[in-house]
Amino acid sequence: MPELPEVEVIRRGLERWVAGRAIASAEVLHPRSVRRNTGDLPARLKGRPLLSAERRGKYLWLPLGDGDPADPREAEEALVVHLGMSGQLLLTDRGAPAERHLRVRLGFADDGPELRFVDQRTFGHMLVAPLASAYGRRVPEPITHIAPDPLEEAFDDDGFAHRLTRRRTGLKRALLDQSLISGVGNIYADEALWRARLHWARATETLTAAEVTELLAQVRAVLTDAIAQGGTSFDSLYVNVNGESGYFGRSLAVYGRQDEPCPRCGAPVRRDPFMNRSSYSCPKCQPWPGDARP
DNA sequence: ATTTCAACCTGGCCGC
DNA sequence: TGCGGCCAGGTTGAAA
Repeated sequence: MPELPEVEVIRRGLERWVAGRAIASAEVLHPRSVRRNTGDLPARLKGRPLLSAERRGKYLWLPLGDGDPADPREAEEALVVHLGMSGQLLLTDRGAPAERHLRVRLGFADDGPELRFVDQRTFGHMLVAPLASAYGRRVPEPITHIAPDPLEEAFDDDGFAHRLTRRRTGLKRALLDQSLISGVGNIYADEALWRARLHWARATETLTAAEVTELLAQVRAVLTDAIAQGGTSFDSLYVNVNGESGYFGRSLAVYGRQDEPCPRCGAPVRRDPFMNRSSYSCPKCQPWPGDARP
């Protein structure tokens, strides 16, 4: 479900409503929703403050204090969350009835609203992990293989261009590879490619430096626009921590708009099968690269 | 080494 | 109303 903009909107909600609070209790209602520390997640969390809310790409983490406010050392561990396709983090009153797909609930020492992890398809997960260095930043050890996302200071434009054009694959496949550039998923890949007028199947090794520059600019533009509108909500599956939907769905140019007119030229948007999924594009603005067919 | 693809799940929607 | 088939925003690990 959520890509970078949706995760960032959630991160901001956590930063505002959860950072600084100490965990009093943790309850795991579905074993698949916890990785690695299966079974002892509650013990690892109890009594510890959540210091802040961080994000790289589609991963969220909350650095954990050690429970002693008189000894404010830099965090060595964090509670890591990946939302998968359908995960939600919701702040709810402690007495509120359990959601249908409630998987983990965290109660706080201040007796305020609790944090609930709700996940219909259970592709998402949580875990406690040590922090390690990767691409100039302290991140959870399990995500050190993830590249910085294009909104991070640490993102290296020239390095990206170099690695991208050395690949032997299609452009959209590369955009979805989180070890090359993180945060981009199916929706925003299609939207950025449309904005940059590039076809999803374009061979990466044929891209010019100018095309990569334009692509990166459009990736950043679409992610930034989406964050400003609270993310994209097709249905009730994506909401912020207060249960509210985002409005970027109405700004999508091609994604999910098969046969509707391209906002730029009016040609009917095309849908192509892509990796057991779909790619949406404009047949006129984004013509097949040369004679290549998928 | 690099690239591709099935598998992990549940539920909503569509057509018969 | 019911049932099968299809689709859904992600990542991983293993195979090619």
